[in-house]
Amino acid sequence: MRSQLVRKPENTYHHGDLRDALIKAALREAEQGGAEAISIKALAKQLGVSQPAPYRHFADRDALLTAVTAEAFRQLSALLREAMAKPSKQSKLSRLAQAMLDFGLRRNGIYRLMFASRTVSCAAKGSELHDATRETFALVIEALEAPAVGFLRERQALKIWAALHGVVMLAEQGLFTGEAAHATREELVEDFVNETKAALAAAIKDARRRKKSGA
Amino acid sequence: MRSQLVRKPENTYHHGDLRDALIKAALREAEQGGAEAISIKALAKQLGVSQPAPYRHFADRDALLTAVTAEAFRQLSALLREAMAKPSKQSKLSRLAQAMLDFGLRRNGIYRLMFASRTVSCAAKGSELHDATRETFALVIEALEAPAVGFLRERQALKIWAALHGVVMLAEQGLFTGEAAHATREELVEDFVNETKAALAAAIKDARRRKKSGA
DNA sequence: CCGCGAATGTAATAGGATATAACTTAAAGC
DNA sequence: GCTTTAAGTTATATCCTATTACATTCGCGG
Repeated sequence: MRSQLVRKPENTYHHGDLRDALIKAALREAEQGGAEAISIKALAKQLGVSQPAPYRHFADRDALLTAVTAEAFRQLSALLREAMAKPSKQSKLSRLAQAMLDFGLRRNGIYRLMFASRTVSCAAKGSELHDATRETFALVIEALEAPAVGFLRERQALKIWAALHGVVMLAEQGLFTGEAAHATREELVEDFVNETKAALAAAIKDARRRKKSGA
Repeated sequence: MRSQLVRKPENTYHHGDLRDALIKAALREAEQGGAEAISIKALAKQLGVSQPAPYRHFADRDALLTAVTAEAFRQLSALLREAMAKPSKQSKLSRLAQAMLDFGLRRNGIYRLMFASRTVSCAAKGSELHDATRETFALVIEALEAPAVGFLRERQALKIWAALHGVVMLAEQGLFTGEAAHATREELVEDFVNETKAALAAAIKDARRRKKSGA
């Protein structure tokens, strides 16, 4: 998992794959300290190249952060996909939800990088980052295992995503200590999952009935 | 609302209330750009004092951010309290929820400062910031207008807070454009509010029944 | 196989931010 | 009124981003 930092070989002029190495190394830095922990200078030193070398691959720090965030979304997507594929007694949605929570807590620096900055909202349609986020969202929709009925499905996907996001953030902020500690994060997530399923089932039923009476 | 920046009077040596002025000015800076937009140096210049003067009041940048975050939570609490006090056809919870959404969107830089950094989780029990966040949470509990039944109330408060938080973050990230735009932020919030009410009512009923049969 | 252009890396440097140290001013208490 | 101390200043060290001008190597067409 933990990709070792690929230093430039001594006695060589070119690194070989500096762009990729920068993203990997930056991800590792962000793991603990979030976006603030990413320093171009420090990364260059780690990788054994001169300090301005990274600027050959990224216009500025923001551009690097954007690329890192996109990679993080792809890793999250991969994790979610894996969780959904794994056979289990639990529903797909439940597995996706718990996997999301797990990612958010284990890799909380990365998670903050992904959701807490405004990097994502600045991503233009069609950009690498934009595509990566849409794909993750598509997985949430898929996990609902519901037919496309109007916009109900997207709406429920948005809701469960928002709810999960909230639980992760509150958990990271230590809001589950004190009088609230009796509700574990996992329980709350499961609550939301069940509510989503119920709402979805009701909405679909309702839509079918309306369609029937209309026909 | 918008507190004008209180510059040090010319020809004077002391500012008078630099600590407070710094917090106010920092809040204004964060309004747009979040925590990153807060620069000790820039603030000092704005307030007409020398660049290291702020360090007389805050050990380092983090200490300033912590104080600013605490003030932001107090402002949020005030807003929520106001919304809850205002007579309306809607429920207290609904008014609180919509006020929270409004705050998160209007003052999104501040909101990110409050929830997206790890400042809050580092706040020690009993610290100014810790108290400020607990008070805001207390308002959420109050808005439920439910009797204290075990930990059910706290649990529902956590859930609605998480959900609201998620909606705000997704909204800020522009996740409500595209196919999902048909669900407005306000509608999603109202959904969560209704689900919370339903869950709360059911839980209370259930608790009473169990108590009765036990007695 | 060679030469040339594009890609990639380096050295030097400017500029901005945090933070500390040593010194100065004024306010507050006895 | 004198002293202690809180609050502010100047000077400076350190770190980081970013740019400019120069150096090296890769790869491709002739």
